[in-house]
Amino acid sequence: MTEIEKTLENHQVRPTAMRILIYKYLAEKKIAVALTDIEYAFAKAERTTLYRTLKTFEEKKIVHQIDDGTGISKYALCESGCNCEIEQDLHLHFHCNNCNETVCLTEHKIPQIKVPDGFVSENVNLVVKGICDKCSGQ
Amino acid sequence: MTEIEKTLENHQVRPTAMRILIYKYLAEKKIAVALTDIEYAFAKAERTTLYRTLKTFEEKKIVHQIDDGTGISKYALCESGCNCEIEQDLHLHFHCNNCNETVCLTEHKIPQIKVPDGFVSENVNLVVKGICDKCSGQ
DNA sequence: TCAATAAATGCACTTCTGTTGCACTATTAA
DNA sequence: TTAATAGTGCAACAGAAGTGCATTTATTGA
Ligand SMILES: [Mn+2]
Ligand SMILES: [Mn+2]
Ligand SMILES: [Zn+2]
Ligand SMILES: [Zn+2]
Repeated sequence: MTEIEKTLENHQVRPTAMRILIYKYLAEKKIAVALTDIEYAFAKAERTTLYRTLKTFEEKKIVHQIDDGTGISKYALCESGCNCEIEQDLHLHFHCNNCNETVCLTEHKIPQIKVPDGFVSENVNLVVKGICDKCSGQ
Repeated sequence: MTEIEKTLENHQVRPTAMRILIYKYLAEKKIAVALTDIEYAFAKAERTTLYRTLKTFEEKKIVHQIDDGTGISKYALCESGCNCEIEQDLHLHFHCNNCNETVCLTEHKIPQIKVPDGFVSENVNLVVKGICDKCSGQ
């Protein structure tokens, strides 16, 4: 059994051929991907299958969904060491206005945010937009 | 000429009947509104007109668009004193998981966010999700 | 004042993303 | 081997956003 198969099973996800392929795809990409990206990459596969695979992965904490403000949901593998099962990994996300790519900045945690009295914070989404390292020529 | 008409003209927006009504609606609502909300409120009006009014308001810095993670764009009037024309007013937004309403927390500015070397930050979106003051029973 | 021009609105469509229902197939466990 | 369960493929739908074009309304300046 491969590493990927083990990982999937550890998350109570049956390692079907399609799921292994999608996992591989996500692992190779260093950026967050949209459903459409996966559709392009696996032109032969059904969109619904890819969609439901992502949903299953999300539910089983294999990936996390990213709302980068483009209106299109992106997904990225959770860190191998993260404890998403227990609490959300509140790292920030960066969206490049030039190349349109979104990346997880897993090292950069979201600072504690104060909210007014009466408000209860359960979850924080922080997206920085600008120019990514590849596009800034650095 | 009313206050609203003056405000619109100050932003180079011709104060048509529809625009004045929409401005009033936005001013009375204390929460961020979606296009659909305005559609309900002005059932007789054309969606396209409402849509383009919001786009015009946004372009002319009368409202700012809010991405609260629901996938539906919300809009709220800019603060009268804000200088959106020059730089974005980086206050945070709160989305209530209970009543589904989104509010501007204009008093709560977004802290400076560090990004890795090579990345250039141009813009920050910070959304806190949880229970709002009305729903928390406080 | 009135015609020419520009701006705003109304209507009909389209695109894109996300989502669901249902039948069929493969896998698993009894 | 068979019944139950899980996964996949196909078709269709919903909602939001956006566009093209004709028509109406407002503005301008001859
Ligand atoms: Mn991430
Ligand atoms: Mn706001
Ligand atoms: Zn880039
Ligand atoms: Zn609430």
